Amino acid sequence: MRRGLAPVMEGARFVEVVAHRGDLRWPLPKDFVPRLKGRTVSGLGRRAKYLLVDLDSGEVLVMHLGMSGSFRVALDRGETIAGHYYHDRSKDTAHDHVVFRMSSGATIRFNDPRRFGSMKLVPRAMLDQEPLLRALGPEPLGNAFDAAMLAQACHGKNTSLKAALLDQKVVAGLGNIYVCEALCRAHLSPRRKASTIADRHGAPNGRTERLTDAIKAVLKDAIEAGGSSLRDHRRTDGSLGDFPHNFRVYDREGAPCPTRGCKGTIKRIVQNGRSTFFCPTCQK
DNA sequence: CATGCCCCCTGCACGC
DNA sequence: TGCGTGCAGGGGGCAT
Repeated sequence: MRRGLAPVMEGARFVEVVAHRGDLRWPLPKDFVPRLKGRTVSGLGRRAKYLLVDLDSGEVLVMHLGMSGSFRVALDRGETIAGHYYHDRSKDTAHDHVVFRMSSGATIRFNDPRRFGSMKLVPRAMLDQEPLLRALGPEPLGNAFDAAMLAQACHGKNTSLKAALLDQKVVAGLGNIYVCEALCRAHLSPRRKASTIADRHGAPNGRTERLTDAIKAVLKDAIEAGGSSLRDHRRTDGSLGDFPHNFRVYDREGAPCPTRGCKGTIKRIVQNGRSTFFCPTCQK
């Protein structure tokens, strides 16, 4: 999503900001619009599942899509900008809660039926103290995230490996889909106790190596495919991401296990109230 | 401190 | 066709 928005946001100014309704996950501040309008975007970043829009006012717009949020981008004239193609044609404006018109010519609509998404303005200097970001673990695609780090983070964890990977303090930015997919690729059971993937004293080993590799690989593949779209998740051009075609286990209950040589069948279980999909035969 | 459960909200698939 | 039920990608807050 960050990659989709960057060409139309970076260096652009908020020409018009409309908040159709401010009761998202948290209420928008009442001066939300004036604090954004006229501001220029000096950079667009991301931390875990949060988009970070750097403003020339010294504030950062922190945005989260929640479960059902998406950004749709349409260009006032033409459909291409900086080599990126945008042709949002979606007509379902019913849940467009916030709309940005940028000086780049882009209209960006934040659409979120369930309103679990959020927007918040934080002074740049306070970002490292921001409660939403403070406790987040390492970025899974960063160099700091490796087998040693994962082994350490899972060391002594009494919960399931699935729950541990979903915990944003262990590693930041993995959701239900990508945890299931990474565990499948690493041939590790979601039911395994998290502390058992490392050695006794929290040292890395073949398993933690496999799992870090699997996490990085699944995220890279998903980003390249344009993300995972279920129902209302969209790319910025309004199209659906292609990654679901590459799901090996998620939402594939009853399907044959895709692992080469495995004769197992994908099973669905519930852990901590969330669906887990995995192959009990090859994921140990 | 660590863990698990409930809840926020809307839409959709399913069974009757 | 219409209605009730269960379930969905996240994560804060609270009870245990």
